[in-house]
Order: sequence, then C-alpha cells, then structure tokens
Amino acid sequence: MAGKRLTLADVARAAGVSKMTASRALRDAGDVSRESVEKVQRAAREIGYIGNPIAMSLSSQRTNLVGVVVPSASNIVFAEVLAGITEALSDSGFQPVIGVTDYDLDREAETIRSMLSWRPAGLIVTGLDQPEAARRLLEHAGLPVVQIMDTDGTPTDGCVGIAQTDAGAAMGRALLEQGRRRIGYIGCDLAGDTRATKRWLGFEAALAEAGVPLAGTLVADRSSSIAAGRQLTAEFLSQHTNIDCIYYSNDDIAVGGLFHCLHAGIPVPEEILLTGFNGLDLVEALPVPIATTITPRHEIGFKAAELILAAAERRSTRVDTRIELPTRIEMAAGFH
Amino acid sequence: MAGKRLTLADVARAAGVSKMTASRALRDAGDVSRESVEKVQRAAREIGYIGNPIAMSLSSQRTNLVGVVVPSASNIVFAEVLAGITEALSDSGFQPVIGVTDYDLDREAETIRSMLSWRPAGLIVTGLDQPEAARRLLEHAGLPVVQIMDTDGTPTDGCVGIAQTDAGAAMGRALLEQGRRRIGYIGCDLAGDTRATKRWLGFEAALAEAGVPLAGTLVADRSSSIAAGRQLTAEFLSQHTNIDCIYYSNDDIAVGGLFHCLHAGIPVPEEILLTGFNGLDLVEALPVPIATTITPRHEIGFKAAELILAAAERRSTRVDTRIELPTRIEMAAGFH
DNA sequence: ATGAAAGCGCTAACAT
DNA sequence: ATGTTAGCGCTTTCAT
Repeated sequence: MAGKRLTLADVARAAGVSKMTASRALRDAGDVSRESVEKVQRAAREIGYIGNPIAMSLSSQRTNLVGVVVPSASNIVFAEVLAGITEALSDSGFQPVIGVTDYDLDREAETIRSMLSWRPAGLIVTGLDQPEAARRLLEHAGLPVVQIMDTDGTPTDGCVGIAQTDAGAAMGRALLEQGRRRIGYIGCDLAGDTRATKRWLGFEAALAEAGVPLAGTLVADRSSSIAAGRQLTAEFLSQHTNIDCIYYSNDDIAVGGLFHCLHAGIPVPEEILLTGFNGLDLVEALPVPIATTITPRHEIGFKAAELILAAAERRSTRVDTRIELPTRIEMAAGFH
Repeated sequence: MAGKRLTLADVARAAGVSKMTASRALRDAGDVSRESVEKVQRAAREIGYIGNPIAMSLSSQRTNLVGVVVPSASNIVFAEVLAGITEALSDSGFQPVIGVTDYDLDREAETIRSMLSWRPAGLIVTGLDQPEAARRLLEHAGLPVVQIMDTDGTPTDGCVGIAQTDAGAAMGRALLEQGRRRIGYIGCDLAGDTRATKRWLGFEAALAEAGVPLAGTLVADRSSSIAAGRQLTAEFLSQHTNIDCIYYSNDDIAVGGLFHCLHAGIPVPEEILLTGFNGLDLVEALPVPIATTITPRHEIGFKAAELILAAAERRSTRVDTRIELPTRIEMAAGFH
C-alpha cells in the first residue's frame, strides 16, 4: 500500500530511456521516435504512473486550470453556466476551478486573488462592475479574463453576456404592448446583483418613455428565492390595488409570486401577468403561464471557456473579444 | 505592468532577512522574532507579494486542496452540500476543488483520478457504491476519503450521510398510517443514482410488510427534473386508476407531479397525496402541501469537510468515522 | 532523436 | 532565532 509515489524517473527506468524522453513521449511533445513513444506509454501504463500536475506547473510556469468566480453555487443559473464551461473544457486538458463569493463584494476580491495565485490559464468572472480592488486585480492579472453575464459596460479584457439594460427595456415595451398599465416591480438582493439593477432601470425607462409610471416598487435586501417571491408578492398586493402586471428581478421570485396567486385564488395571467427573467426549466413546467426573458446561460459559459482556450492556445495574455448574445421574450412560458 | 512575478526572495530582500525567515514569518511557523514577523509581513504587503501555492505544494508535499466529486452541479441538492463544504472550509486555509461526473460512472473514476493527481488533503465523494475501478482508486488513495449522502454500506474510509433504505421504509409506513393504500412509485435516472434505488427498495419492502403491494411503478431512464415529473405523472395516471398516493424518487419530480395535478384539476392532497424526498426550499413554498423527507444536505457537506480538516490537522491518512444523520418526515410541506 | 544540466519557488532538515 | 543546503518532480534550454 501507499509506498512512494511513482515519478517520471520510474517510468524512464522501466522504459529504458532518459527522463527527458519519457517526459516528451508522455506529452506528445514531438521529436521522439514512434518507438520510444510506445515504449514509454506502455511502461507508464504498466507501472500505473500518474503525472504530478504540481511539478509540471511549477516547471513549465503554466497550469491547466481555468478559474471561475461566480456569486452563488446554489443558484441554478450559475450552475448552468458552469455546466457550459465544463462542457467546453472537457477533453481540452483544462480543468475549471470554482470560487463562490455569495454576493459578498469583499470576498470577491479575495477569491479572485486566491485564484490568481494558482496562475490559471485564464479567469472567468461574473459581471462587469467589480469594485475597485477586484477590478485592479483583473487588470493586472496578466492572463486572459472573461467577464460574463453582462455586456453593458467596458470589460477589463473580454466579455460574454447579454445586454441587461436592453433586456429590461424590451420586457417593459412588451408588457405595454399587452395592454398592461398598472405595473409593479419586485426585486431581491439588488446591491449584490448589478445585472438585475440594470434590467430594472431599463424596464422603468421603457415605461417612462411611454408615459407609464411604475405603479409600485418593492425591493428587499434579502437573497432571491421562491419563498421570498411569495412573501414579497403578498406584501406588495396588500399595499397596491388594481395591479395588472408585476416584473420580478428573476424567475425564482416570479414563481414565488405565482405560488402566492395560486394560493390566494388570483387568476394568472388574466388578472395579473407575472414576469420573471431567465427562462428556467422550472418556469417551462409551470401549470399556469408566466412571462419571462429567455437567456442563454449554458452558451454564455461555453463561449467564455472557448475564449480562454483560444487565448491559451495562442499563448496570449488577452482575450480582447466581446460577445453579446441575444435574448428572447416569451409571454406565456409554462406548459399549458 | 506584468513584469516578473514577485517571489519570496523579493520579500526577503525588502525585509532584510533570509528567504527562510521570510518564509517562516509569512506562515507563522514559529521560531521567528516578533520583530522579524512584522518586518516581513509589512514588506510583503508593501511590495504586493502573493505566495505561489504551486511551489509551496511541491516543496512541502502537501496541498491546501480538498477534492469534491459530485454527480451533478445543477442539482440544487449538491449545490447545498457544496455550500456546506465551502462554509466548513472557509477560514481554514483549505480550498475545495469540484469535479462533476454527470452521473456517468466512467467519468467518475476519471474524475477521481484527476483529483488525486493533485494530491489533495482529502477527498469527498458522493455515494457508497462506486464501481470497482473507482473504489480501488479510493482505497489506494493514501489520503482521507469521506463518502457522502449514504450510510447504507461499507465506506472505504469515512462516511457522512443518511440511511437511505430506512428513509424509504419510514415514508412507506407513514403513508400507510395516513390510510393510503393505492400507492404508486415514479422515479428517474435510477441507474446513476443508487441512493434513490435504495429508498425505493426500502419503501416497497415496508409496504409489502403490511401486505400492500405497489399499485404501479413508472421508472424512466432520463434525468430527474420538474418537467420529467410532470410528464411521467400524466402518463402514470393515465395507466392506473384510483391511485391515492405517489412516492417520487425526489422533490423535483414530485413538484412536476403536483404541477400536473394542478393543471388537470386533481385535488392535492385530498385525492392524491404526493411525496417527494429532500425537503427543498421549493417544496416549502408550494401553494399546496405535499409530503417529503427532510434531509440535512448542508450539514452533510459541513461535517464531511470537518472530518477532512480534522484528519489533515493530525496528519492522518484516514478519517475512519461514520456519521449517520437523522431525517424527518413532513406530511404537509408547503406554505398553506 | 536523445540526453545532461539547470532551475521553477518554495520548504524540510540540518546547521549555527 | 536565523541561515544554509538540498531537494520536491517536472520541463526548459542547450548540447550532442
């Protein structure tokens, strides 16, 4: 059991070549005879050699790591983004390393710093609006950085996301087109989520442009959840009358709102049209239709990882690419 | 910009001490005068030194990494387990490194192998029933391993979880106690999820013991989701009559079932009692009550990480601890 | 095509 | 309490 771990020297000895030849053979690093390659790879397999990425990284001054910083792991949206990243990275030899900030701005800089200390091949970070300290870290990182989810602003290096303000505005116009006029807004955790704030501002501006003021606003400093949506909706409707539409900061809260309406016997969407954001699977399965903006979560992750991969391949320290993905409004999402 | 990265030698020079003293001072490794510690830490801060964990790890032959292997990242259950792990690890100096297998048994061994190559301080792996190859890797890992979620079986080293078979049986008895007799079972993805299979077997055994056969069974080879639950329930109810209760392999599928019933106008829970597993927040917010078994997801992650930490602290290669956490049945979960 | 020497940035072990 | 000497396991560079 245990015993000392096998090293490259063991493989070299078993194959009857030098460490260098073994190293090259295992990496397909050219300039090795077919013969040697086979000998070495067979020897490695036979003795059960597993390379040591730590030593590899220290020696080569580069890692096969891609750092990913997201605000939440339990939010299905980021889980889907991560799935996209993982898919793009699979079979590339690169590994994602995930850091979670829990929407804590101080922890964000700390997390980024800690990722950078591993000198990853690239970094994927959520959002365009890091506080000063974090932004400085990204600027001086000296490696490819992709900021994701949002394209409203100036990225440090590259970005992949959607136009958040426009998305909010588009939904505002769409709701007006449906004839809704007594429109409320309910949001959670806006301090930590600048994307939601942008949508809200875009939404409000679109209504204002049509001369329709928001009929009411309820923003809670708590984290977004279905339960929060349910409670906030109950509170909101007890304070405002004749509301015919509510725009929520995301789908979770909107579904909570729907649960309140179902429980209270309020006809959805006839009396009140509920509107979320993201187009989660949950929403598509709802027994009653609500509106939402469908976002390409998986694709955002996939493309971001592709950009890092491409930069790593050409040994560049920059991505320098800006990708704005389209969104789509669905007025009656749900299974009906 | 960029330029060469600062190393320990730079700190030592700036502080006017040797590399060794600087190293010890930065790590609080004893045997350094208060004076030197301060000088070094100030120098490090001033020049903006960030340590290189790769070099540290290679030299010390140990890392601050804890490997975590889960079947799915987008499943909220594992996201909550990860949150527990992250919380236990925060401020410990250890970092989780996450690997996702997507319920693919081949990928599991590969993922474990890849985690092990980094020589983490410990490994947290989902489930007790790895296929042979993966199990061998764990046995020969030579580091603390904690298998999570399940305690029905023999762990390689330590485990933290719940008694899955018992949990299924307990729910079976509870439903009988409610007077339900025409009970169906609907499950998804049971090949990849041995825990769900154990619950099912326990459940069926409990019914059999009372002389009540399952009124029907529908198991789909697709991944678990709300949409799947909705479709499978529709299918199931079209095939079986007089069903008064359905046990689902988890909460997601049960919620899908509820959505079908709400849409079809079937009174829940009066006519049919729906039963999930986990006690997700989603379930607690539902407008109509369903039954579920509440599981300590967060705590499982937290305790597993604590075990790794404790083993690392005493420089042990084993955890050798088995923790079985209690579950609780709630017959009318939801907000009503 | 192969190998020898040097070193990546740090810490363990052993001085002093 | 501080410093010196050797590596950790690999790759880079430079010979051959």
